[in-house]
Amino acid sequence: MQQAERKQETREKVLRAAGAALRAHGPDGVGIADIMRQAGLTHGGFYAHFRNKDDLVAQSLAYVFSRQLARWDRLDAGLAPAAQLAGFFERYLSPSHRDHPATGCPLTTLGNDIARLPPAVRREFDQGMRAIVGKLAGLLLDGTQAGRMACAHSMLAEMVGAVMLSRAVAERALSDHILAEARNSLRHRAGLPPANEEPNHV
Amino acid sequence: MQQAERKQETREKVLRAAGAALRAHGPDGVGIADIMRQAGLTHGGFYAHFRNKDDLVAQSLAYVFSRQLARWDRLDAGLAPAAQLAGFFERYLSPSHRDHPATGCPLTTLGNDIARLPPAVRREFDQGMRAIVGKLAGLLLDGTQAGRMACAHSMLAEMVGAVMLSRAVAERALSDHILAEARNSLRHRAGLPPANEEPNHV
DNA sequence: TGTACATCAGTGAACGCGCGTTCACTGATGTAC
DNA sequence: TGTACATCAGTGAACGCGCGTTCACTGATGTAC
Repeated sequence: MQQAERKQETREKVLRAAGAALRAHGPDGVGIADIMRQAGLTHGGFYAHFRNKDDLVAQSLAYVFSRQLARWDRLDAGLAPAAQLAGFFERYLSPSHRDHPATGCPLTTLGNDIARLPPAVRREFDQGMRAIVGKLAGLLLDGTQAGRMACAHSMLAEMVGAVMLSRAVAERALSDHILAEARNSLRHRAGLPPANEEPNHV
Repeated sequence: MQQAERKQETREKVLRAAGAALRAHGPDGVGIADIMRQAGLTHGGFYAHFRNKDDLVAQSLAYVFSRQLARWDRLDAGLAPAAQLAGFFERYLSPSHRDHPATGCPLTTLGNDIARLPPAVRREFDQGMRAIVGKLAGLLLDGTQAGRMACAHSMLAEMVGAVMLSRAVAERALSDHILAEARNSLRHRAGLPPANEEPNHV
């Protein structure tokens, strides 16, 4: 059944395009026609793949989370937990992550918008968040299982908040400062040695 | 000049309606006509008060921040710094704040949307954030001025992130858990004694 | 192997709708003499 | 004090536009005999 395969490929092309556009401009900021065009198709074909726009958002969210987690696993392969943690903080709280929402973590980019969408979409968000918290908790060494989960929730909140604020703020120096402080704070909370960065002039 | 006074009153009615609607549904989720209707007016009159929709968002943001800061000052009057801090965490990270975005802190409710708006709007966001960080830093007792500011940034990021995640998540228990962990973590980081809450069953 | 038919992913025109913005107007208020 | 005029906040109809969704269609692929 080659036809089914080809349909699946098309579906993934749409999901990829949607993943980027949704993160860059939010669900209300992109149209179905835009997304289909970026996938090399016309808008009418959309409904052969998705029930409606909310369905696309939900499926795209699941797709983006799974790709992100797979990518992290690849980056972390063979590293000690402490190195994985340090890399995770460094990447998540980098100016590069801030400057490229289209390829960034959906928790930060879409958190706000998701809260206003129907439960079917929000449940996908839960799953993604649980997976990320689980991964983070698994890297923490000290404490009970419950304690590590609690700490992971708190740390993830700080990461998500810092990236969101750093994106909203207009002044670059303030934005950089927010990220730098979050990096310091998280390394400290996780028991990692302070990173040797150039001093901060803000 | 009574006429100017009355115009100012109308303007404030619009700003109040806009403040609630924007926080509840985001800038893309409300129309000018909706807001004017909630202010008891017709949509045509809008342009006697604001240049365009972005102008309204910017002015509404400034208005909401100033009202919020004034309210906090009222609530904190006469309290010791530690009590002010504890109250701040308690209020910000309460289920009630989560459940009422229309009257909540714009940092959480609008952070995501603001990042996609023009600089004029984002500069208002900067100002509000700086004011809140300054207030928070002023309540911290230990450390240098720079250290307290750094800590305040990091703490605010956690607060903002926790409320945003708690709003996006579909499952209630998970949502409550996120808030509770942030409360614990922040009290601990600020050197406050642990709150005596009922144990958490998540 | 060849032919006739069925399937269905994708096309593109069309729909109804709500949006931001414009504009001619009205009528209450304020000013000039 | 009274009258004529100017101002302008607010009205409501209208605009052009882009959106999500529908639908009749087409043409390549797969199946039946």
